[in-house]
Amino acid sequence: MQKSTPPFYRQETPILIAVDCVIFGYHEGQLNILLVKRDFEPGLGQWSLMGGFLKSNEALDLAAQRILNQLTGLTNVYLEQLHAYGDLQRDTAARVLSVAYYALINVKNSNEQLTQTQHAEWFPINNIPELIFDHREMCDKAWKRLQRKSLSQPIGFELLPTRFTIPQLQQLYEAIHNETLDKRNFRKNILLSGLITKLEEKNKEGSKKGAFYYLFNTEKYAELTESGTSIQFK
Amino acid sequence: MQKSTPPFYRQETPILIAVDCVIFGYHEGQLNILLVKRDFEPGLGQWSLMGGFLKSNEALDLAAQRILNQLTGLTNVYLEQLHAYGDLQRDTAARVLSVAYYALINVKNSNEQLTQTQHAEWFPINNIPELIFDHREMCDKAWKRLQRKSLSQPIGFELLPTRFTIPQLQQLYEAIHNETLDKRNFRKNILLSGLITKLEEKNKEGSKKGAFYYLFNTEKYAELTESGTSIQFK
DNA sequence: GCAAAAGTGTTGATTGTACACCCATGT
DNA sequence: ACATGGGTGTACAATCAACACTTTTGC
Repeated sequence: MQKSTPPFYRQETPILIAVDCVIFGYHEGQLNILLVKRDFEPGLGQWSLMGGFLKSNEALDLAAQRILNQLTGLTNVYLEQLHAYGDLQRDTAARVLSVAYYALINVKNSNEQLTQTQHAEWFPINNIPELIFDHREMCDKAWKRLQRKSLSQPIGFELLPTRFTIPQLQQLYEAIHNETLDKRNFRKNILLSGLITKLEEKNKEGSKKGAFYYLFNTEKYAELTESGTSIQFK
Repeated sequence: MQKSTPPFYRQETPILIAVDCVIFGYHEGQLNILLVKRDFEPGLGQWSLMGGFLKSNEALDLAAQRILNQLTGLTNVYLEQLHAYGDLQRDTAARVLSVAYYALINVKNSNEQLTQTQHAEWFPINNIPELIFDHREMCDKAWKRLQRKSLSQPIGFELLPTRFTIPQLQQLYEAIHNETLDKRNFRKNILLSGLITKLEEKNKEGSKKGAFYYLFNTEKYAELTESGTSIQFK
């Protein structure tokens, strides 16, 4: 499959391409990012995003999936390209261009064993340790993107289990936007949109009374996007 | 300055990186894109975006500026990264990852001689010819981005001369969003924001009565962004 | 004097925001 | 019985959207 450089591109210089993943997870009211302690040079022992190099016979998006899978064991995860970072000195060891992605995962589904063997740890988005290279910049950009996208697209649900309660959903949005929301208005909006479906069962973890479980309504969302109706979460 | 690959990266394969520019210009009520007729292989004779290869000693953003400058003679232009395209087969001749940028230029300032010697031509955004590789996808994404960004940031002004009239500005926004706007509401909003300053002189090109010239107010914009006030154009 | 574009305010509808009390249950 | 979080509705404010006539001037 691998193509050799054709005559008309012979003068050009190939460059190393990395892919780095900002992995978001949500635990108990807190929005977190998964970081790894590097066990290789350069930057051995420092915290960094999970990353790897793009292979010559590998599509870029698939490389991001591979890298995410290596750390979490997950497939079929929300994954979106963020930005390409191409400053000359960004990697202290060599010229490496990095394409950053961000992922939203449901923590319960991830493989804890894997993350442990890779020396990975969750950090609250408000309390990220010093990171290697320009990884901090990537995290900041990813958070901003998540904030913006979560207003108009239902990506928040990616961070929750299939069944969730309205208070849980609200807490998630509060964590994403780092602000408190009015529970009456929040409930009103989300229910009015028709995008969540009530179940009979209650979740009793959060309170004595218990809160009803809901499901995200994929069909309704497809219907709304097709009809071009714009949606306002939060 | 050029670094050799250090021992810990030796197993990795470098890849060719291209930079492609979606160049927007606005002429007489029409939003256009600047395309070049390729005079080299692959795709000789086909329309494509202006592009080039990233050099090993060149920062990514500067490569985009260089490529834009090669075609237009312009520097200090609004230029923003769009997306990295990394499918395996996107370039028919070799494995090339491309980072797309989009630029907003004031057509009057560009160097017509240069664009002519490069076999470049302006095409209305609604009537783009068949393009090489995935360049059409880049154009579509760039237009959507321009539409979104122009609502919350004053990037439309980049496409106009320093002095412009309100009807001109409205026409530009109509072209960007491909819809007609109410002139009373448009004028009201933009004046209320305080972001444009009226001049004494009139532009008589568009009508017998003539329309007053305005300037974009950079200080006011800085003030608003600093105070965190969100702005609604259009 | 008329065609052509510039300029100007008001009203009703919709949307967003603020706010306080009762309910169900486990201890 | 009380502490805890879940659930509910209303009123005011702000924003958005629709709409028609007068002004200026070159021909």
